[in-house]
Amino acid sequence: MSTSKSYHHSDLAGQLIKIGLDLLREVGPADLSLRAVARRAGVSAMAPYRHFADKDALLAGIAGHGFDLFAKCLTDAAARAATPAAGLRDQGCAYVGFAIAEPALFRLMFGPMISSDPAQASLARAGAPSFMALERAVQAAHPTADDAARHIRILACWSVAHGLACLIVDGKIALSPDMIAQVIGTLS
Amino acid sequence: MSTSKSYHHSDLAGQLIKIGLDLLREVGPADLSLRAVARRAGVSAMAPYRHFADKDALLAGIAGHGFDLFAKCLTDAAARAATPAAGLRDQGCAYVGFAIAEPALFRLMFGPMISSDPAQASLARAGAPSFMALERAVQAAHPTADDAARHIRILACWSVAHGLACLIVDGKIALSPDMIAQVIGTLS
DNA sequence: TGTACATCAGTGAACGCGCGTTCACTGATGTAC
DNA sequence: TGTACATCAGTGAACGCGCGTTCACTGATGTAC
Repeated sequence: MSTSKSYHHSDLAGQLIKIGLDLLREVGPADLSLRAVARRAGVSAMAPYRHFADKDALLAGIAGHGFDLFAKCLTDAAARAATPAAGLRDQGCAYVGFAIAEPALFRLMFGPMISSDPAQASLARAGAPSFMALERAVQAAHPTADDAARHIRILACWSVAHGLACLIVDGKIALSPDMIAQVIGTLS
Repeated sequence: MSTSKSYHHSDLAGQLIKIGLDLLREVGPADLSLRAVARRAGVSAMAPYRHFADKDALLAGIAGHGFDLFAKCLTDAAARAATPAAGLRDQGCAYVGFAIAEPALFRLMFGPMISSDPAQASLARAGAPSFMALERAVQAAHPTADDAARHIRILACWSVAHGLACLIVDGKIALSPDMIAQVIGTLS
């Protein structure tokens, strides 16, 4: 584990994901290129291919990292709240807040930019913990509901939060945090 | 108004929008190119520039046509229902149904593909009637609510429908029409 | 009714661009004996 | 402890691609006199 600037990188894969995320924030998902990521990493255009099968694999890596942040964000929001009902509501607000804070990343995670089959599969795996955080929050807030009703409720909560997030991120509406909480609260 | 195949098109602008929509359905918003639209219209790559300032303007034209169809779809759904409450619910289902039937068009209408200022402005104008159809349906179903409460309700209804539509279109979940109706119904 | 001419709506060749990816390669590293 | 050699992790030049857009142009149309 040397710290010298050797020919070999110690963790190019991790660096590329980190730099890719920075670049994604600057230019958006549509204009993010493999070459630009390599360029900023100070490495040849071909170097990323040592660590990622293709561009989609790098994108899936970035999105996967995004889902890690996202799951933590959702879990923390629910945990901080005083009651399960407040936890569910706060989690919804956190969902929308994440999208507003990270619009490009949010689009990459949920949008159609990642298309190859293996990349999509790894993306689905990365998204599971976030979905489970949502499931837990609904379960805690509605412990007596039967499975079918709870399933509907989960989807409804997810939909309001996701819809609000998309509409805001895509510039269709602009809402204050207070308004967001009220809209999210409609379902609680 | 001759029908001869003359040098001059009678309505190239309309043709380009129609063909652009076809092509959009086939290849998706990311891969839709001006040249491909011109090619299929049997016209040179430069011809569209007689009718549209640039690619974004054509995209806005296509999306605008999409919003016409969308507004009609929403209005009809609400009008067909027996009661205002059913109208609101059916309209939500129609919203999601439209997205499922026209995923590429839906993405173009609501996504970030159209970026230039003038194109975005024309897009916003084209979207107004659809939003108004939603407002009317909520107003009919909740006539006694005060303005603030109604505003929240409109946003909530919009969000559930939009979120569900996005999640389905982007392949995050797959739902039967019956399940969709149940999720939409959570808010009615 | 005929003609001159402005305008309209196309053509077709060419431009520069950055991209993802291929290829053959080379320098650095670690391990077996 | 030294050395041979496999493997790993990069380089750098080159490819073909289709794109949006520019440019100068030409054929068709319609209108004023």
